[in-house]
Amino acid sequence: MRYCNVVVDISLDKLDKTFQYKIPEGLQDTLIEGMQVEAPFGRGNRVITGYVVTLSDEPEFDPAKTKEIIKVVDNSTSIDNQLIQLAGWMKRNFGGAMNQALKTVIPIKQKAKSKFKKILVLNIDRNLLDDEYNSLMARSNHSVAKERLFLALKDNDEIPWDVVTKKLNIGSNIIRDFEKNGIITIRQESEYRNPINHTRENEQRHILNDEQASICNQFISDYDAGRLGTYLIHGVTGSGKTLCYLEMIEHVINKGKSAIVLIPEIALTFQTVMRFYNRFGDMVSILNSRMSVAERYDQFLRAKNGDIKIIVGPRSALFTPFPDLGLIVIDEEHETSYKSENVPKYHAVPTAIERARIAGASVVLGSATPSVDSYKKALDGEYTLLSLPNRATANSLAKSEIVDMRSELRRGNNSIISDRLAGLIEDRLNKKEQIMLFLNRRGMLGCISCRECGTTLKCPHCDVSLSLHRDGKMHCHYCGHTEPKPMVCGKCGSKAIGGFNIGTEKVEEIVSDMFPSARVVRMDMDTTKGKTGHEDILAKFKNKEADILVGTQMIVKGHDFGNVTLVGALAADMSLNIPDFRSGERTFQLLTQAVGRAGRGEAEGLAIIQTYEPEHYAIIESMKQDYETFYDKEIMYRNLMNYPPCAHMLLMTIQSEDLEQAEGLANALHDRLKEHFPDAKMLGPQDALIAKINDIHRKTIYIKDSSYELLVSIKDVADEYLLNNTRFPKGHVYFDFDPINSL
DNA sequence: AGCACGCCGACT
DNA sequence: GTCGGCGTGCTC
Repeated sequence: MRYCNVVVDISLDKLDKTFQYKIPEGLQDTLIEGMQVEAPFGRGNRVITGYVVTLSDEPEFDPAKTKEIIKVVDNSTSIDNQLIQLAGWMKRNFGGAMNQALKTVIPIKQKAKSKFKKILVLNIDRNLLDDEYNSLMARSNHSVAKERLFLALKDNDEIPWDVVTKKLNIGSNIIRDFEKNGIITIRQESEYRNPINHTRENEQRHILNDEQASICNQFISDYDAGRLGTYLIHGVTGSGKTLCYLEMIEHVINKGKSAIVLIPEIALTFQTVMRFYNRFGDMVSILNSRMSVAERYDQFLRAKNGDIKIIVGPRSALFTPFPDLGLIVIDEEHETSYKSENVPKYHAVPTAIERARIAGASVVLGSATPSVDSYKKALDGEYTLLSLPNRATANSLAKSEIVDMRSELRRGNNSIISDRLAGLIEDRLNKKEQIMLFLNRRGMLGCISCRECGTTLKCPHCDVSLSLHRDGKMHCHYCGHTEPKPMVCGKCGSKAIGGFNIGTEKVEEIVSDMFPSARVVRMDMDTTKGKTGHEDILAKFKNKEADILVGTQMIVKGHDFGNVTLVGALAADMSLNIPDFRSGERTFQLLTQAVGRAGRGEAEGLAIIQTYEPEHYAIIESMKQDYETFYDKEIMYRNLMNYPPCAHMLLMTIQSEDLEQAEGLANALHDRLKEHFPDAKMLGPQDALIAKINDIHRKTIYIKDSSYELLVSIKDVADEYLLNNTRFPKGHVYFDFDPINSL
C-alpha cells in the first residue's frame, strides 16, 4: 500500500503537522510531492485541501483508521503550483523537509486567518437584550455560557470573535445559536490597508545618462525579444543603479507583468521605498519585518488579485504570489542577509533565478561590490554583465588613504584614533563639516581577560567570550546571558581583570574626550532598539545637530549625507581575522562602502582606513576602489583553496545537548558517508567554531567538491541515515550549502 | 476551526 | 428515562 503525508490547509497550531492518507489506485502514478489534494478530514469527513509533503510505503498510523485521498487539485498553471515547484527545488538544493520548504513559500498558516477578522455585532435593541436574557434565565438557570455572552453584550456592542472564543470560552455552537435567533450578526472584516501611508510627491523624472540608457536598452531589447536571463549590474556607489531598476521595472509593467524588488532589510528605509512609490504610486506595496503576519498576508493577497504590481521587501518578498511575474530585482546582491538562517537555508539569488525560470521572468542583480560568486558567473557568461563605472553626478569618488597603525603604535600612540585622523577631524570640525567614524566590529568579540594568567571569561552556556558593557555587566551576544564583572580572576586571584572592549561606546567616549566641543552621536544595536531609533539618529545627523557619527556597519549602508567630508574606518582589518574564507570579500565590501560615504555632496571627500595589515589586498583595493583587481586576487585564492565559487561546500552541523551524542552522531555520520563516498573531500568531524551555544554542543563536518549535485546526493544519503538512526536520538543535523557564515 | 461525544442537571 | 446545553478533545 502506498501512503502520502499531507499538510492540512488550515490555520491552527494543533493541525500544523502532517496527516497520512492512503493513495487510491488511480492516483498511484500521478501523485508526487508538493501536489495539492482534497481529502476527508475529521469526524464529519468534511473535505479539506492540503499539500502532499512526502510519499512512503510504510504506514505511520493505524492503517484501519487511515483514509483515502479524494483527488488531486489540478491547477498546474496556478501561482500556487509554481510556488510549490519552487519549494521542491529549494528542498532539493538547500536541504530541510518538504513541509519546511512549503511553509517558507506558501503562507499556509495564515491562509484562513486574516481573510476573516470576525466580529460579533449586537443586532437588537439594548432593552430587548434584557428581555432575551430574562427569558433565557426563566427557561433554565444553568446556561452559563449563554449568560456570559449576554453579560458581555450588555457592555459592548461589538466584540471580536477571538475574545469571545478564547477569553470568554464560548463555543462556536453558541455563537451560531445567537446568530440564528437574530441577537447578533457576524461582521467579517477583510479590508487590507496600504502600508505606505504617505502622499505621493510629484515625480521628477531623471533623464538617464548614456551609460544608464545603454544598459537599460540592452535589458529592454532582450526582454522584448523574449530573451530572459539574469543580469548583474556592477555600478559604483552613486552611479544610479536604482534609476535603472525603475526604468526596467516600468518596461516590464507596461507589458502587463509584475515585479519583485528585494532589498536588504537594513536598507529598507523610507527614502528607498518612496523612490518606488513616487514613480509607480499605488501599484507598489512593501513588506517589512515590523508588519504583522496578517498585514504581510494582506499584501500577498493583493498581489494575487492583481491589485498591486510591484512589491519591495526583504528576502521573503521573493515568494510574493504574483501570477504574472516578469522581473525580479535584487539590490545589493552581495549582502549576507539574502541567505536564510532558517531551514531551508536558501540563498535568495539562486532561488530568485529558479523562480524566474518557472515563471518566465528575468532577474537583475545589482551591487557596487558584487559577490565573488555572482561576478564569476557574470564573467563565465552565465549572467549578463552590465557596468556603470562612473558616478552619475559630477563629483568624483572620494580620495582615500591607508594609515598603518603599527607605525602609530611604534611612535607611542596607542589610541584607536591615529594622529593623522585626529588632525583631520580637528580640521573638519573647524570647517563645520561632518565626520563619520565607522567601527568594523565584524568578528570582534570584545573579550575580558585576566592580564596575569591570560584566562578569558566565557559564557557558561556558549563557547563565546563575554563582552563588557557600560552597565558594568558582562553580556553574551549569543544567548543574552549577563553576569557582573568579577573583582578578581577566578583562576589566579589577580585583580588585573580588564576588557579589551573597543565597542562603539568606547569610541564615542574617546572621541568626546579628544574633541570636547564636538557633538557626537552613536548608532549601534543599543541605540536603535526602539521603533524609530534608526531614523531618529540619522535625521539628527542629517540636520547637522551632530558633528560626528560613530557606528557599526549600519551607518555605511546606503545613507547619503552631503556634508560628510571625512570618513574614518577604525580597525579596518578586524573582519579579516575571522576564520571564514569569505572574510576578505566581507572586508573589501565593508570598506568600499565606508569609503563611498565620503564626499557625496559638493565638497571633496576623504576616507582614512586605519589598519594593522596595510599590505592585505582587500585593504589596498578597497582604498583604491578597484573591484576588478580585488576580484582577480580573491578568485585566485578561492581557486587555490577550492572554496566557493570555484568549488561547492556542504556544511553539516551536528548538534546535541549531550556532548557524547553529538560526538557519536558526528563520527557515525562521517563513517557512513565515507563508506558511500570514499573519494569525497571531508573535513572533520570537529568542534564548530563556536562549540557550544545555549548549552547545545556543536560539531561540524565540511565537504568540498566541484559538483553541487554530488553534495546534494551526499546530503540525501545522510538524510536517509538519520531517518533510520536510533543510536543518537538526541542528535540533530543541519545542512548548509555554500554557507555564508560558517560558524 | 469544526464537529461529535459524553457529561450533567432538569423535566416528564 | 430522555432532552437540551456545555465543555472537551480529536482530526490521518
